[in-house]
Amino acid sequence: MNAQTRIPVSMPALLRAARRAYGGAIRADLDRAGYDDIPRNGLYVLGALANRDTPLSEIIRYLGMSKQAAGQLVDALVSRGYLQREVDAEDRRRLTIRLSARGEDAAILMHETIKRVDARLAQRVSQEWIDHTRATLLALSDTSQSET
Amino acid sequence: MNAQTRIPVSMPALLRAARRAYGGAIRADLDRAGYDDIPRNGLYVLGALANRDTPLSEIIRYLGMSKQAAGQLVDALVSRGYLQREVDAEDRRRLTIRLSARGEDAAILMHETIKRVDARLAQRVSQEWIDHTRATLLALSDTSQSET
DNA sequence: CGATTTGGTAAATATTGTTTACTATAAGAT
DNA sequence: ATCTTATAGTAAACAATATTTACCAAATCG
Repeated sequence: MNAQTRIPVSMPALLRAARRAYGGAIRADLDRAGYDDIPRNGLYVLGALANRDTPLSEIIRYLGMSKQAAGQLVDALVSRGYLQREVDAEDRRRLTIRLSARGEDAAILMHETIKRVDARLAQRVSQEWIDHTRATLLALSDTSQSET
Repeated sequence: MNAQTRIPVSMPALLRAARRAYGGAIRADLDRAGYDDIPRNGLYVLGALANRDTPLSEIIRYLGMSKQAAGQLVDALVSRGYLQREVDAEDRRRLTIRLSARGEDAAILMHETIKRVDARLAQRVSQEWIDHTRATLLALSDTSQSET
């Protein structure tokens, strides 16, 4: 038993690597299908919308970035045809976002890729452990919200 | 049982949120202690080095970014006093990186913060589940490597 | 020894995000 | 009714970071 029996890998590093595993696969599939102009956090926006009208403010909170950055991100997704944006009739300050047809196609493809990666993971790790993982990650993101 | 009984949150989104929980806590602590000039991925570099000499090429592979970007990142960390860099005596193309005193201090503080977040997580989720999470994340990052 | 590979740099550019304002609408309190 | 304050978002300049394209020098291989 020598000194470096075990290098402790930190949670953040594991989380980063795991997220990149999904990210890389998703990017590759979307690029191949012609959806090659989605900005970095755009994938999370597409994933969050799922054919329901969504206020921009919700996206801002969800992404956890400045409202300007979120606005720019949505701008880009609108001008590239992934999103539609319209003014709320009841409160004319408010913007409502929804997926366009192209956006929905990309979102569907993305979820298929995620499923594929999930399936490959399930070959290496029991479904039970994956469930524990989801619960743990959920607990982590909860605590960070309560810090605000 | 109505139509939206369960909104399935994707793994990538969970991973992002969880990573941000750590990231936010780490940033806050480091900023408060005066280590407020560490670039985005710099934290991963500091975390990976742990007082051993490390070839730059290893960092490049570890970060999974272009070697130019990794080089710039290390440049910034050197000029801000977190790293030292020297030419390898045996292979004079190769650069060897190591933590400076300041870099080690920051790394220690970062690991303390991580431990604190880990501990808080352990109050909400069993240690067993956390172990399962680590194993699952490890499996995920492995599969992505084999794709290369 | 010449060709190729490996490890890295340089400079221009593109992409993202924050900062510091600012506008318009809405909601409450006189 | 209008004055004040809060909410939702925009605009423009800037800062930080990553990629692209092109290199160079040292090592290795034939």
